[in-house]
Amino acid sequence: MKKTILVFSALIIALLILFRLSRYSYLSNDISVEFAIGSIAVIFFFVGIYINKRTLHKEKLPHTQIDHKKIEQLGISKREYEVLVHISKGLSNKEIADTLFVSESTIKTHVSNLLVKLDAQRRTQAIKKAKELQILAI
Amino acid sequence: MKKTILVFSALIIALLILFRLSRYSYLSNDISVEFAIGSIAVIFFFVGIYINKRTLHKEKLPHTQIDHKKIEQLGISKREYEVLVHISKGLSNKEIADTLFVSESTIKTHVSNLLVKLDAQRRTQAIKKAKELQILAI
DNA sequence: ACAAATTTGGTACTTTAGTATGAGCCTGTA
DNA sequence: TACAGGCTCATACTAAAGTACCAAATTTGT
Repeated sequence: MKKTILVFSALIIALLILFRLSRYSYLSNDISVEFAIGSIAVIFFFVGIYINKRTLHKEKLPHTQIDHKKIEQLGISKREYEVLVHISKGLSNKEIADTLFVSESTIKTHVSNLLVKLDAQRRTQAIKKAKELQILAI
Repeated sequence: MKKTILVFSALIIALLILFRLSRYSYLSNDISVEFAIGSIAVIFFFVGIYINKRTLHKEKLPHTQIDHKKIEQLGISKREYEVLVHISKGLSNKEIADTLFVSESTIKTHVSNLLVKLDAQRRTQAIKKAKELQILAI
């Protein structure tokens, strides 16, 4: 995509230069008019990009960033959060228990607590809510 | 990609036309030169904005695009996909059955088929895999 | 119109998930 | 030291989720 834009941009600039040269050879006069036109085109093109980038930057970065404050606000402990992450990976309670070297009972307790804290009825709903709250990477 | 090419092509053509106009204008000199310059400025300004918005959008949300071909490849039917979407919203089988006006048995059948087609053991795993395969919005 | 695929639904069963409750063990801190 | 908070684990449930198998109704493509 970027390559395409660069190539075409270069093409346009080359065109401008060509026009200027050709005009120069024919009617040697008034080069400055085309130069002005070309300059204005290029300048405004980049001005448009710049201004747009400014405005878009403000509404950006909604994901990837995990809201640690919200995790704390919800009273989710470190271990509970670990379990939450594993749930979102699609693991069962038994599998989580094995990877964390604890019993399945422990995981069930953590999950129950998580569901209360996330106001969810099921682990699938917990996943969805956690992502909406930006405490889980999307 | 195709759109970018089209936009730039249109741009080049517009440039050619403007140059031709500008040539006429200063042969029969004056006002339209400024008009042409102004037009170019405005056009390139908005083109810059447009193109920038395009490229930023694709960088920002590359996943929002659902891969319908992959859905077909996996042999996931229309109804099954509907169920999958509801699963990812955190609904239970009963809730899905109610919103789709069918019995819970039907949903269970769909879910079972989905799990096989997505090579998942649990609905949570199905959600994760479906998102990785980009057949579900993230 | 016919075959193929989809959708629907049922029974019966096994496996996970989730709830409720209680309790022992650490650790930081008032 | 005592106490709160977090982590662990158990028992005993109930509730979902998931499997297996079957079968009828419906839709769809040719």
